[in-house]
Amino acid sequence: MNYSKTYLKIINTAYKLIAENGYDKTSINNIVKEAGISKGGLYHYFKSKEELFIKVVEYIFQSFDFINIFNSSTITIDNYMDKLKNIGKMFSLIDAQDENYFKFQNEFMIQALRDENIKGILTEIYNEFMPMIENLFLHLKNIGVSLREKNIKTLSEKVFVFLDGLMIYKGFGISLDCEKLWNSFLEDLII
Amino acid sequence: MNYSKTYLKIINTAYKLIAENGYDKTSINNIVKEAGISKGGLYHYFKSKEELFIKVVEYIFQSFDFINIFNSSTITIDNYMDKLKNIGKMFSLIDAQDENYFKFQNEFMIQALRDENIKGILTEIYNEFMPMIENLFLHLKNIGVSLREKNIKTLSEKVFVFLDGLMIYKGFGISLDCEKLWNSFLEDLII
DNA sequence: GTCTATACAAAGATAGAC
DNA sequence: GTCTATCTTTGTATAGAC
Repeated sequence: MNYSKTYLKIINTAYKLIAENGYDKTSINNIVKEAGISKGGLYHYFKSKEELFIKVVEYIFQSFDFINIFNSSTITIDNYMDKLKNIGKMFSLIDAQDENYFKFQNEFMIQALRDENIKGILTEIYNEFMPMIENLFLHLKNIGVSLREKNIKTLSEKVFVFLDGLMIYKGFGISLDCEKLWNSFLEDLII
Repeated sequence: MNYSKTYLKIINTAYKLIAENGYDKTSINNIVKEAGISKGGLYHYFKSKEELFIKVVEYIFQSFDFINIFNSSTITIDNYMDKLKNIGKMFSLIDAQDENYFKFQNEFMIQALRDENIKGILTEIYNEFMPMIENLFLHLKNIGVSLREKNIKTLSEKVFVFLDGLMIYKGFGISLDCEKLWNSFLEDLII
């Protein structure tokens, strides 16, 4: 896509302010003031606050590569533990690259509760994400890793809940050593 | 405490509306309309919207007995697994008793991010809750339960993240079998 | 203790000039 | 494509009668 300079300035300013203060506490006035543009200018690109938020969500998530992180094609019996532990490392990596990411993600989930259009995007992401985890553990089972929980669906949901718990804490700014907790969680999964 | 009928009507209406629609989307106008009282009447009891929210939080949490759930005094080597599994049962129990509980709790955590006074209450709860989990696992270790994670602090944080992950999903209305996931999680903790 | 009426600020959104 | 000016609604909160 070919975005104009002003369009991107609005997207990035909205992203930053929503991550910092939340969707409801971020007004159109705040955004245009911070971006150094006018209200009329913003409404030229986005027909409503909701549309702007959806565009920001899409812009942010398209840059995040889930598939690569949970890709099981290169995982063998010799390297699987390292590969799994790498998932935990993404917490530090994302944090270093963009301190607002987890906060914005929390805000996105909160708004999904209250807006059907936004909930639709969350459902899409969930429907992409869940099978990736399931495939990953199915692959592990097939290459001979002994998993304590035999039911792949239960196991995947458990992993999903834990990963999301960690992400939410990151978003809340609570200082937990996510990498350490993830590694400990992983080791418990395997006999 | 001896609360007046109107006071309790306001508290309960605010609780319900905030759980359903969130703090920001719940206006004083909504509350007084739903409660069937006047705006002047509400401001007679609460000096601001923030004060009302804090009173609702305090009212709700005082009725919830954390200590009893994590009490380790009756736990022995023979009954520990059943006692631990009981913690998972609270999800269904609370749900049956009050369908708004987890939604309100999510809203409380969200607002704690944006309001220092509300964050204070969350910190208090965390500081009460964390040592209870730590004591529980210390007790288990002492009575001879073999825990895979030897570091009690890491173990407790892991449990905390998972429990909270489950609660948040409950609040989001996502249908996961929390009891099953909790049981599977528990079994992984023990050798 | 409860009400009505009102003040005041801020929100989202639009019209129309340039 | 960007601006200023303006509309309309809604929000929190207060004053003062009963």
